[in-house]
Amino acid sequence: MRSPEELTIAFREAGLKVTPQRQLLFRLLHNNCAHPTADALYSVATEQMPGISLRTVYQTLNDLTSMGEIQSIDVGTGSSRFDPNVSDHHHAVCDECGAVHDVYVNQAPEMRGLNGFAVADARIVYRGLCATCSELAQHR
Amino acid sequence: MRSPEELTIAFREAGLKVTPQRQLLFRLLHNNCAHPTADALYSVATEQMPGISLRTVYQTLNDLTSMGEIQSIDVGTGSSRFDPNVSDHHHAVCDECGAVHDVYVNQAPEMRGLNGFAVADARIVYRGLCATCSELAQHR
DNA sequence: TTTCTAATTTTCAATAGTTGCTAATTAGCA
DNA sequence: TGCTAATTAGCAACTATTGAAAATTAGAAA
Ligand SMILES: [Mn+2]
Ligand SMILES: [Mn+2]
Ligand SMILES: [Zn+2]
Ligand SMILES: [Zn+2]
Repeated sequence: MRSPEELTIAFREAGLKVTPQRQLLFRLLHNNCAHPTADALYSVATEQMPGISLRTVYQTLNDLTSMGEIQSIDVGTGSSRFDPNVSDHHHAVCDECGAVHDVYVNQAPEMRGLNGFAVADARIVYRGLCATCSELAQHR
Repeated sequence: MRSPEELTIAFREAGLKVTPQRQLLFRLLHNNCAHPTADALYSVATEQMPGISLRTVYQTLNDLTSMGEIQSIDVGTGSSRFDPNVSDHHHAVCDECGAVHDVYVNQAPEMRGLNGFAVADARIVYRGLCATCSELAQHR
């Protein structure tokens, strides 16, 4: 996603208002590689702006998603996660600590066994143990 | 998953009872490649057994899943889907009609950009238009 | 065949995640 | 400074799923 400053301009140009709530979320999402849930963002946002509503967090995330500034991903952890990295990439989820990491692949794997399906997109979710957690597992 | 007959034996051997509700679900799931949701199975089950409860459907699906007879998959369509095909395969979801198809890949793609992550499993979800829907799209 | 009991089913309440609705508030322009 | 359309907050509603407990029943034992 673009920087908070650039988003401010883009929002105004689109006839959208730049509220303190939105600016806060712009900042919380920028360069955020944690793939946070709406609720996780709400928790952090509340520290800096007590009274912000979860509804506003969802609304802003949905707005940013439909503008293509962020993407919503589902890695099977129950709730949607939001990702300011909209480049073509995939995810690795740690079964132990739940961390979600960005990963890249050389080429999208060719699929077999289905004729005539027009592929628009391929998403890979790797599951396993992250470096930290598999390190800890070794020591036991 | 195994056949309804084999499951009947396996359940009894495990000290589990073989109820009409379970037998019905064994039949509805056997060779079912539709990747149905719990609710979809409940609808079909209700036709043959009015009064069966959705709770029982969920319960039986969870039991079969923990026994490894079926798998629960999440392709981002909101609810879990259940799959009697427990072989190593992936899925293609049609954005138009929502159909979920089995697909296979030659080799799981090597992931880059993350050191020390111990991969236990890789799942690919392809999205796009199925043969039927892309056919229809052509004719317009 | 009848009895017994642990397993199962049903019912309904509860939960998590998310969206719909609307009154109150406010950003940004005139 | 005032105006108004956009936004927010609050809360109800909704979907998917599970928890809890009373009622029922499969299957073994008598
Ligand atoms: Mn990512
Ligand atoms: Mn499948
Ligand atoms: Zn971890
Ligand atoms: Zn289709």
